[in-house]
Order: sequence, then C-alpha cells, then structure tokens
Amino acid sequence: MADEDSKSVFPRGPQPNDVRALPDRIDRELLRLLEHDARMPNNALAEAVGIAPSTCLGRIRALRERGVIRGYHADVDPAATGHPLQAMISVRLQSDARSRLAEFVERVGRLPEVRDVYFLAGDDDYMLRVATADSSALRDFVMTLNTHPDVAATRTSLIFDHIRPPQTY
Amino acid sequence: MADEDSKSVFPRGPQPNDVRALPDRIDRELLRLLEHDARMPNNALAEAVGIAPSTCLGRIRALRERGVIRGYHADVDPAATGHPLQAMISVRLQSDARSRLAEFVERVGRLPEVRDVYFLAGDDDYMLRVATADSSALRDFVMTLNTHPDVAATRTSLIFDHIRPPQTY
DNA sequence: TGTGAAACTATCGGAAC
DNA sequence: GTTCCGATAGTTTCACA
Repeated sequence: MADEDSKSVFPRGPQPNDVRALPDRIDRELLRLLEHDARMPNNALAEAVGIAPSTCLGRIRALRERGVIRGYHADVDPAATGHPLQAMISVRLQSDARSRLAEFVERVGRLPEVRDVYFLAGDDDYMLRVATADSSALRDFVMTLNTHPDVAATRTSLIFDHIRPPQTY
Repeated sequence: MADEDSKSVFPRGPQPNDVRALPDRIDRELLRLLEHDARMPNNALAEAVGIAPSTCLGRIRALRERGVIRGYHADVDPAATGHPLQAMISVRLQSDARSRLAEFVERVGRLPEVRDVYFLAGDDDYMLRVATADSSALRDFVMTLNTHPDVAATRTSLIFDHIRPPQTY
C-alpha cells in the first residue's frame, strides 16, 4: 500500500493558527504602548487610543486573559547587578541524549547565569543567553556545560550589545 | 615588525565594571519582584520587602534613575498577533563590510520581523530573533538577508520554545 | 526611613448609545 | 457589542517629623 496518507500522521492540519480573534487596531495600539511602557496608567492609555478608561481596562484585561499579554516585566540591567558579561551559547547534544532534552534543559535553566533558554530546530538543540560577573565565570559555566556527558558541542559568542527594536503591531 | 604592543591598542584596561553601588539586599529583592511582575503596586512591594511605601517608592525611583531598571515592558505573545513562527538567525558579514556593521544592523532592526538584535563577538557578527506569520514569510526574510551584498552567511534555527528562568539576584 | 494627608487612579455597577 | 458616568476603594506622592 503506497501510503498516500503519510501526510496525515499528524492529527492536526497545518496549524490553523488558532486565530480566534487577532487584536483589532485599538488593541494593537494598546499592545504597542504597553510593550514600550508597562506602567503606563490606564487612563493615559485610554486617552492615547481614544477610548473610555473603563473600556480600556476591559480590553487590557481581556488581552491578559486571552494570553496575548503574557506578563509585565521590569528590564533590569545585568551589569548593574554585577553580571556585565553576556554571551550566547549554542548547545548541541549527543544524538542519544535528545530524548532527555527537556529534562536536561530544566536543570540548565536553574543555573543562575541563564537568562534565556531557546529550544531550537536546526544545527543546534538549544541556545542559552547567559550573564556572568567576568570572563572566568563565563569560562567556568561553559566548562560545566562541555563536561556534561550529554553535550556534544557548544559555541560561545560574547554579546556586545542588545537592541530591542520598537514593535509595530 | 612583530608588534608586541598589539595588546595595548585599547586604551582602557579590563573594564573596572563601574560598580558605583551594587544594589543592597532589599533592592535586589525589589528587582526580583518587579522582574516577575512589573505592575505590582508600590505598597505591595513595600510590604513584601518590609519597608514603608514611601521608602519603597524612593528606592525604585533611584533604581530607575541609576539605570538599574531600564524599563517596564509588556510581554506580548507573538503568535497572538499573527506571528507564530520564531527563529534565530546568525549572520556573518563579509569581512570588508564589518566597518558598516552598525549602519547595516540599524536598517535590519527596522524590519518589522525583528524582535532582538544581538551584536556578537565570535564566529558570527550578530544574531537576530525574528517572528513571522509563516514559513514563507520567514523564507522571504532570510532570502532578503542572504541576497544583501554585505552578508557572507546566515544560519537559521527555528525556535520551538522560549523559557525565561526566574532570576535570583 | 517613616507618618499622614491630599491628589490621583483603578475598578465596578448601571444607564445609554 | 462599546462607551460614558459617578461612587468607592485603593494607590501614589509629597511635605515634614
């Protein structure tokens, strides 16, 4: 049987994107403002987008409950807390360790140096953004990774600068 | 001439880290709380760390003014705004284009797909985190990069998942 | 740093469009 | 469905101890 159904081994089709309701123009404007300054007061937001404060409150709460807004976070300068040296570390695991990837990464994510963990599909299995006090702390961290039996290879790049372009929803 | 002085072309020594005043224990606790939830009210913060609300306000304002807190940002789900496909793209420039790196990256940073730009020291010159509507939009973006004369190579990895471990200052 | 008072903001119910 | 209004509770903010 030449299995023409091989495309359907995955129960879901090409993800319908779960587009219940993409935010309308006003919501997108609110998202842009809150991404720029999450502490902007509700009445200022309302005025900026031209709606009543109560409506604004309802919209923002709905965005939060739908998961469009996942949270509000202070952006803390790592250097100001004694961790001026940042790096990106790509990690490739031993092929027989892939099944333990989630577990492995969970442990790595608890190391205090780690700021971001990205699970990847590609040459590497995941990528870490880390912040350390100095180069010797970074070296120790990379050494720790490299000596783990599940790790096949790492590639470290120092981060000179980081820019988050303003979003335009 | 074998230039033994090549190590001293940079006027500054290993950066003295500009450690005017690392935050004390209470400030670090405030940073942790605000990184977790930037909209936590001032009086709740004050109670959580055991100081008066006015003192708390002054500390947080000082952290902001010293640049320890760089801003407060809403975390918006890219998928919810129609950009469910994220990728990391490492970019290496032609060696003769390095001098135009800043200028080049400034243009790239204005592309709406780009969420983060990391300037790197290492194999690659910079790294982009992008969010696109679908794989064809991603392909177009990478194509645009690759056809630019200053770009020597790119390496794209899809992002399956992104974890930001809770910080422990 | 803390206290207290004043000004401001968030939040809700209800009425109206 | 969205918007506005008014009332209350809660929060931010500042002068001063």
